[in-house]
Amino acid sequence: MTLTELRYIVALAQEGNFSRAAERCSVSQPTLSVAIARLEDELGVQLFERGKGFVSPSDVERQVVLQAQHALDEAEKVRQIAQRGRDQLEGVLRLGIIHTIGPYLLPQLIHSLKAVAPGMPLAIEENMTANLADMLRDNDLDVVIVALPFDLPGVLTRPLYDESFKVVVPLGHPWESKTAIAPEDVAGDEVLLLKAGNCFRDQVLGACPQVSSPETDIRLGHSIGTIRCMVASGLGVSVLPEGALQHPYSNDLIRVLPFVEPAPSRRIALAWRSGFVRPKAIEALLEAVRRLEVPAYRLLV
Amino acid sequence: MTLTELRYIVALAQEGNFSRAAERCSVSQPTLSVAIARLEDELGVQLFERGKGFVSPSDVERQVVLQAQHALDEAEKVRQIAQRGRDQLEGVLRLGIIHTIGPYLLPQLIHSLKAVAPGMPLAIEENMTANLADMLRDNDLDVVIVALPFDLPGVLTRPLYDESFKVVVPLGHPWESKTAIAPEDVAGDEVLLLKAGNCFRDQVLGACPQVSSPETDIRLGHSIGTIRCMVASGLGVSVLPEGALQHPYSNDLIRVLPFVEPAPSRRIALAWRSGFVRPKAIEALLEAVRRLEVPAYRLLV
DNA sequence: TAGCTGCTATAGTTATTCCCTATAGTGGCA
DNA sequence: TGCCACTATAGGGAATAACTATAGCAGCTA
Repeated sequence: MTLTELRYIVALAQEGNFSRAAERCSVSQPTLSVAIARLEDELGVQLFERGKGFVSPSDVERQVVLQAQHALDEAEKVRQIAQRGRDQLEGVLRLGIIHTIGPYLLPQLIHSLKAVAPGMPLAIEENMTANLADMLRDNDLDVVIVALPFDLPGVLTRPLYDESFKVVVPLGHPWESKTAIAPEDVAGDEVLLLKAGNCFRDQVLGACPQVSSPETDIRLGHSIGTIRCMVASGLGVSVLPEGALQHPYSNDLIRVLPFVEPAPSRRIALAWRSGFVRPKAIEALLEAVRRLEVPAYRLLV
Repeated sequence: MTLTELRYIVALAQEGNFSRAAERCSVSQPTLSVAIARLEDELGVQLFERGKGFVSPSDVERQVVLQAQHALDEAEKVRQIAQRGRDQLEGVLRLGIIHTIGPYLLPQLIHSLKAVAPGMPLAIEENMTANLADMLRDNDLDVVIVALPFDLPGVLTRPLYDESFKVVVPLGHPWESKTAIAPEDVAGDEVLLLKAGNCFRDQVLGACPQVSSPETDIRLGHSIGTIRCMVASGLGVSVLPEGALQHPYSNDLIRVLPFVEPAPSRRIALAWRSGFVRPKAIEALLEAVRRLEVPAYRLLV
C-alpha cells in the first residue's frame, strides 16, 4: 500500500471513472487501472465495481475510501508541519545559561533577539556549567551560554565577549579610596565566594591566587545577588563579573573597584552541537549579541 | 513522500541510530540513509542531527515524526477496514423487494439467512419494481427480489421459485364449491386489483384477460393485505399469489381456490449488478432460499 | 444484428526507482 | 596515530511503475 495508491482510490471514488480519475492524477488510465487492481489484491477486497458509467463504492468500500482520505490528510499534515519548521527562526530555542550571566545578560539579550528573530522565543535553563554540558549533549538544550573553556566532543563554541572582574567592597572599607586593586591583594577569608560548582567561583580562585577557599564556610553565596547583599552588609569583600554590576542593579551600598590592568576577566561564549539542525538560529543569537546596547562588554562577535 | 519514508523516520526517531533503524525496517543502512536524506530534501527541513551516538529529534522534528506516526496509523486503518470487508458475508446487504413478496417471504428468508450468513443483516427496501430497478442501477441497493421479466443492462438475474396464483372469494360466494377456476372466468369489475404500478396487478391482468382495469376505481387495494380484507368484506373476488396465502396468514374469512392447471404463475428471481463486489453474498442468499421450509414454493435453485 | 461508442483490462516496452554491496569520509577516543 | 562507530556516497542490478497500443466487453443505435 502506497500513498499514491490511496490517492488513486480516492480520485476514482470521486470521479467514478477510471479515465477521468487517471487524468486527475496525471497518469494514464492503464497505470491507474493496474494500481487499483494491485491495491485491491493486496487488501483482498474488491473496492470498485467495474462496468457501465458508474463506479460508486458501497459499504466497506466507501469506508476504505474515507479512511484512505484520512491517511492522505495526515500525510499532508506532515508536510505542513515540516513547512512550518523550514524557517529555522520559528519555534522555541532552548537556551542554557550559567547563573552568573543569566540574570544580567538575558533581559537585554531577549529584547535584542526579539528584533532579530521575533518568532523564536527562548526557553531558558539556568544552571551550572557541568549540568548545561550534560543537557546540551543529551539534546535537552539547543544552545548554551557559558564561560570558556568549554570543551565537549561534538560541540562548537563561539566567543561572545570578555567580561572583566571587579572588586566590590562595602562602603567605608579601607580600599574605598584606591583606584585599582591588584589580584594578589584580594586575599584572606574575608573574601566572599560562590558555592562550589559555580564556574565563576573557580574563575575567581584562578584570578586571585591568595584567596583561601575553605570547603565549608558561611561566607559562600548562593548567587551573585546574595554576594552583593553580603558585601553591602559588611560581611566581607568579593570579586564579581562586571555584567552583574551594570544598570539597573543598584550599587549604592557597595563600592565597585577595578583591578589593575590587565584586569582578570573571563570569556563568555555560545556553544552548540556541531550537528544542530538550526544553524540560522545560532546566527540570530550572535546577531542579537552584536546588537546589545551594553558598551561595557568587549564584544567579540 | 511515501509511507515507507514515514516508516523510516519513525524508526530512526525511536532507535536514534541509522543502522539499528535500518535493521528494524529490514533494509540496509545506506538505503535508510538515502531515504531520510531524500525526505528531508523534499520537506526542506533537516529532521535529524547526524553524529555521535544519539540522533534525537527536537521541536519541529519531533512533531513531524509524531505526525508521521499518525499518518502511518491511518494508513494501517485502511488495511484493517479492508480486512473487515474481506469476508463478503460480513456487513449489511441492501435488499430490495416488491410489496407483494416482502411481507410473505422475508420473515422466513431472514430466518434462513441467519443460519447461512449470521454476520450479514439485511437492510430492506420494499418498493415497486420500477423503483427497485432504479435503486439497483444507482447502487442504492445491492440486490433485489422481483418477478421476472426483469431486464436491465448490466444486471444479472437468477430464478428463485415459481409462485402460483390463486383465486380468493368471500365465504358464501357461488364459486365456493368449485374445485378449480379457469382464468377466463375471472372477469368483470367485481375483481379487486392492486393499484397501478404494482407488478402483480399487471401479472393478474396478463393471466386473466377478461378482467377489466378501470384506471380509477375504489376496487383498488394498496396491498395484498388490503385486498384480502376487501374480499373478506364481500367487496369482490381477487387473484393473489400463493405466497400471500400461506401460514401464518388466516384464511378463515375467505375461500382460496386454485386455478385449473396449468395455473397462472409468476417467476420470482434475485437480481444484482453483474459487477457487484460481493458475489458470495448472492450465493448466501441463494442458499438461504434453498433452505426455506416452505413446501408450497416450487424452488428453482 | 452489425457497427459504434465508452469503458476497463492486458501486453509489451521503457524509464524510473529502489535497494544492495562496497567503500569513503568523519569525529571521538585510546 | 590508529581504531572504532557511525553516516554518506558510488555503482550496479533488480524490481517496479510508467507509458503506448490494443484487446475485450457491454450498451446503444441504425
